[in-house]
Amino acid sequence: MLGLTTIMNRRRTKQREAILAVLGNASDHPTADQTYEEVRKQLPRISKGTVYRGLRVLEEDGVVKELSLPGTVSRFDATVRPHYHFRCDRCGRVFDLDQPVIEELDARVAKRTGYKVTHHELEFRGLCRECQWRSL
Amino acid sequence: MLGLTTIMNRRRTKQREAILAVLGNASDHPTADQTYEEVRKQLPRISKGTVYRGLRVLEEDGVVKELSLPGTVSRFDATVRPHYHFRCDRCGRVFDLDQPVIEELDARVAKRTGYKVTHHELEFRGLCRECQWRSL
DNA sequence: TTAGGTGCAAAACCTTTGCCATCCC
DNA sequence: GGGATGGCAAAGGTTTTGCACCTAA
Repeated sequence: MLGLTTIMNRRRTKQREAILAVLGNASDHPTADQTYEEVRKQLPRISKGTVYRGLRVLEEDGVVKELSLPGTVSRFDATVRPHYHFRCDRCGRVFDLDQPVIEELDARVAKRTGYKVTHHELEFRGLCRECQWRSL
Repeated sequence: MLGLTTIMNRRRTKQREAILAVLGNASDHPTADQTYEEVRKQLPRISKGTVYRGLRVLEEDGVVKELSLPGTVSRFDATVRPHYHFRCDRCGRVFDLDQPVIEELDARVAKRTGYKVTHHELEFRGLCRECQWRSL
């Protein structure tokens, strides 16, 4: 689960450049599929596989970031009361934190942006206790 | 995208109770599939569909919460510099915020938990400007 | 020349759905 | 009885992968 730095010579290709250009120009944050559709306007013969691979590569190189969470599975929580989480980047487990929720953040963002803010989700990342041993 | 409250008489069934029990006892936050495997120890004939439906129902009723993000598609961001996001619950778009990142949170959590905290992801939720009109 | 990349299609995954039998209220 | 559910299997949608053919370095 840890993003190990791959030792590999990356080649500069028009496909990956097109992907990066699309992401750079987009103000919202395109999904892989939206990126594919956009790139296709420049490179009609590009395939979905290439876009997915390209995004993955760009992310490994730190050029692009995947939002929210890696992987596609949802996780469920029986605790409904608002609280924050910690996700271990190695084992993937998610733990509850009893850190107090900072309510005033919502109002601050609302005032600055004009969005109606109902709540926020805060997730800390790193290594849990068990995985800290195993990691070195 | 907004969770409308469904008007429906919910029945109390052993399947849904088993699902809830599993979620209640788990300290990490099981995925739907992990929940299924766990429930199956009690109810070997339960189906995946029932677990998925059960989780959905429990979530609608506010008994259970789905973590992190609704939907399964990943979104990509060409801005690597740490920053927060706002996600509109109606149109699903994700916007960057220029709210300053609160660095000290990481250290605070690390001290309290013993986890090694590398960073955090903060996402505000609500309605964007456009969707506030449309919503009433 | 050659390791890394691309296209294409199939496979793998996760989640939702349709259908019909079943179970409660 | 009749609406709410469950089991099963098929369908849907997203992402990954195997493989033969390219191509940048």
